[in-house]
Amino acid sequence: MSAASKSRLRLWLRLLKTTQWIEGEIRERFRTEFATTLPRFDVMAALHRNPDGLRMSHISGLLNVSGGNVTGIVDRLEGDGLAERRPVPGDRRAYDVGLTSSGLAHFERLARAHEEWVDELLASVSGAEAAELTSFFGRTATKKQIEAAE
Amino acid sequence: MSAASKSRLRLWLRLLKTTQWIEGEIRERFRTEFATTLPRFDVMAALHRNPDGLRMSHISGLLNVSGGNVTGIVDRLEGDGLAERRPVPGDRRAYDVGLTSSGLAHFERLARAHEEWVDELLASVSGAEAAELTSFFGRTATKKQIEAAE
DNA sequence: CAAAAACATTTTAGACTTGAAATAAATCCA
DNA sequence: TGGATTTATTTCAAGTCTAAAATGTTTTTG
Repeated sequence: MSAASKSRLRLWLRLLKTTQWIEGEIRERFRTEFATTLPRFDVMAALHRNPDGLRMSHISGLLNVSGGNVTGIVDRLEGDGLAERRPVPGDRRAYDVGLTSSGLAHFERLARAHEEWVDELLASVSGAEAAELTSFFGRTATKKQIEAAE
Repeated sequence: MSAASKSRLRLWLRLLKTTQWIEGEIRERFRTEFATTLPRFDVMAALHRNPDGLRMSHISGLLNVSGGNVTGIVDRLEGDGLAERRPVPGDRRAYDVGLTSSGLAHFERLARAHEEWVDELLASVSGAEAAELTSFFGRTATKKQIEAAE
């Protein structure tokens, strides 16, 4: 195993620990301050960015999670009156899922808090560093995805 | 919301996507190539680094997961003959959990593959970049943890 | 047109995860 | 000593997640 390989493995373990830390903080705050969860927030965020509604399969594609998973999360959001499945004219297999007005109002409060938390948790990273790192990891991810698609 | 805040939020989303990508690849490969899972690997890795055995609570501390979670994973490893709970002389509440010889051999194969996968998935990151980023995120995590402990 | 293929979603079984409650054992201390 | 507290672990209920199978619908194509 080369020195570079060792460095990459150490980077991976550190990256994982850092993201797990931040993600854990966010989960905890969603739970205690809003009695909700990160997966629900993720689905609501996708719906918020797509006000015309999203198919179930489109949600699972955007979030990189399985279809069955989305079924369960949307079921629970729907049970709480935050989202709804709307039939699609001309295709009885599919639904357009969208936020209800109550879901929209709820999401906007969550999103404000979420932004503040991330800002706080990454406070030690300057704006310039953040932009640089985002660009770096964008290149990394792109290369990886090209390789994976081969 | 300041420009720096926006940059930090974008960084977080990118970081999350990147780690989810790598983690997903590793999970998939553990599943298809070894019929195992990342949580099992993580527990076995902790046991491997501590050949004298670990208490249940020590495992959950190292991995930052709940006690109940470790109970389930160790149950399944034990069911497969890869790990075992050893009674602790003088404390009938506790166990020292360790790898069996079969678990040790199994883990060593997993660990070799895992190292290769990470090296491949992060191939676009040079050794020097990796070392630099590891140090950077080490500082980030340290600051966060100090803040959290306050 | 009708069978086959493709598609969208749900269901299922099983693993993982959590926080909280329950159990059992060890320790503290009055 | 013995009751209270702390500690180690498990159990529980509920949500998250996956791959694979099942359902129902639409499209393709022979």
